[in-house]
Amino acid sequence: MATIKDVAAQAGVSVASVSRAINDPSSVAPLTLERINSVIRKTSFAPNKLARSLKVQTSKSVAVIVPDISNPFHLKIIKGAEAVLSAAGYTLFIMDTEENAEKELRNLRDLLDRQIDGLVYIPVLTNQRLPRVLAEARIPLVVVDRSLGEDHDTVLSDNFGGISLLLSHLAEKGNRRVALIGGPETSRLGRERNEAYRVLVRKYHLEDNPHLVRSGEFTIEAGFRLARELIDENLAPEAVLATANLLGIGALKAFRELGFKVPQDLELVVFDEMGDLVDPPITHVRQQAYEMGAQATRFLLERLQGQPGSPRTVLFEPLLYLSSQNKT
Amino acid sequence: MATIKDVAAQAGVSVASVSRAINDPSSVAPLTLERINSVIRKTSFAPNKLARSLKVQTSKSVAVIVPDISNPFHLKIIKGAEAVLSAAGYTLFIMDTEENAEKELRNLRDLLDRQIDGLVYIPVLTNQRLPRVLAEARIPLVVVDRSLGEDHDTVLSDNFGGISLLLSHLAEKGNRRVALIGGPETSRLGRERNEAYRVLVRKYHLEDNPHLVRSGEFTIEAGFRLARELIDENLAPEAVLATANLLGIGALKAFRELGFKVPQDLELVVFDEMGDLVDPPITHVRQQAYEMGAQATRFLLERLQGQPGSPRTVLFEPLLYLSSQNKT
DNA sequence: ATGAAAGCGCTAACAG
DNA sequence: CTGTTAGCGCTTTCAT
Repeated sequence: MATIKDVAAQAGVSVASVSRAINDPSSVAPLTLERINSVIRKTSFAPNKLARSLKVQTSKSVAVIVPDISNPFHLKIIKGAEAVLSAAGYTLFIMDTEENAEKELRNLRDLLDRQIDGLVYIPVLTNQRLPRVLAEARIPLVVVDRSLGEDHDTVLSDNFGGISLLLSHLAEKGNRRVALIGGPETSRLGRERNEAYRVLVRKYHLEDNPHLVRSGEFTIEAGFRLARELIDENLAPEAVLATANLLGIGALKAFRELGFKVPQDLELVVFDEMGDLVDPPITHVRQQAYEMGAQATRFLLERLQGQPGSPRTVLFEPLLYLSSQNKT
Repeated sequence: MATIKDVAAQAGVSVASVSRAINDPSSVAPLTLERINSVIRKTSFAPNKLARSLKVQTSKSVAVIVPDISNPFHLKIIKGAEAVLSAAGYTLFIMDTEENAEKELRNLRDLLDRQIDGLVYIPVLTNQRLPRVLAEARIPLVVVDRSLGEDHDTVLSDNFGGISLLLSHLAEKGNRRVALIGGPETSRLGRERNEAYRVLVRKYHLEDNPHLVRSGEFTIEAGFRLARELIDENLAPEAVLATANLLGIGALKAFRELGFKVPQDLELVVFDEMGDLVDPPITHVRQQAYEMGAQATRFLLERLQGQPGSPRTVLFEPLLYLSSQNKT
């Protein structure tokens, strides 16, 4: 690889001039500039960003770290982030922690050691507060989807609002016995949605029955198992609310296996989308993932540009998508 | 951020000793080591990888650059790469080119300027050969899924074999009139699969009719449009083969909209998986994506360790997944 | 407008 | 075993 030194030598100027030619062309005489540029072209010289970053103490890069890159929700957050970031001339590094706290930590360390300027951060579930490394690093970051408290810029979905859309839809259609397949009470996200269900069941005058409430991990398996439980125990719900797409997928599989037609025999509504090939489509709320990623990144860029101010939190409203076909 | 200098000062030693304590602990006296480590802990010092990389001329990082991160096939390649890479102590940077050649070029430049050591490369469709920047960079790379010629380590799916599995399955079930919804003839991948269809139609004694052959972009829209064409023109195929998941998705949507029950009225088989929520499931072949990503990365690591030898190409056999429910 | 020189944080001879 | 020093490739005063 050619270095700035090589270019300088071949152009018969000092390295300083080459550097200027690249970073502030107007500050070098037209003729010298021409000579330098021609050498740059000839050698396909490209400045070593490591060296540059080391010198200027900023890498013009940010990372987005997500728990599960195969989750369409996270994916769209990434896409949103990527869009505003590349427009701002930053490079985006994507890291997948696979819902694994250890791996998250390793990734964080690595990113920080590589001197990223900022971070769009979707924490692994188990973390209830900012990892120590991150706190010490003191780089701008914005937390997305899973809150870590009021100390950081945060972009969230309105979970309560989302559950409300789903339940009010079911209530309007005349359902009274609506079961919940929820996430873990130990995670903030799981608890928040479950709690919303509990509160809203009353508001919409649905049957308030603890046996209708099931919770487990945010996995397909848990969704499958909890759905079976509901049926096996003869609880005969008219409708089921799953608070995450993985839970919904598992539940749908279980119902189908048990011979229930969804939604004819049993209506299923889901928080998050399940893919548009499910036929007939499932009523669900969709988080504004792309927009959330974009907004988070805008916040981040502001901080990177030195904008001060206390941490902000913004809530995005999930959007309701009705299945065209209704329960008969 | 603390630097190695700070640590040295606080521990009352030279920076060299600190460096040794980190990179070759056995080479420093136990007592000094203890003293240094304690300071490191106290200050949560972490070596600046930019500086280290600049010095040692290797960044211990590789990138995987994919055309579409929301494609499950690409996603699994990433996961496979990630697994073997992190085991080898490398950091993986994921870049999404969004099937956009310009964006790919920008990403490549950026990655190279950041001194990545190697690359797992799934080229954007339109590229028929290695981009100039990459060729000049002379870093180890392995091409996946879309061949760029015999000059590089390459990991591919056996497209011919995959199509063969699908067509022989249809033939065995007694279908004779099998239409093709294929990708663009202008892309190597599209052409290869279409050509396989043409050859194999004869082998399996299926109807050899040019009107049954349609091709377009690898998009949902194209799949939808081509499927409609087949129906609108009264070609009455007994079965349809879509050569990519996006084409399959589009076709399935079209058939459903037109009132066809799949597979009862019309069987659809697809190259690549369409998600396991499609009900009833669609017969398809699945590429060994995870394994391909892993293998590609193993090749790459070998090259990074200096293993010489001429470029290798390995072909992975797609696997057939039968829908449980058969056409009646 | 241009060059010399210092330094970003680290590693690796080399000397002792 | 430890310290001194040069240098990775670049930017940026400070002179000229």
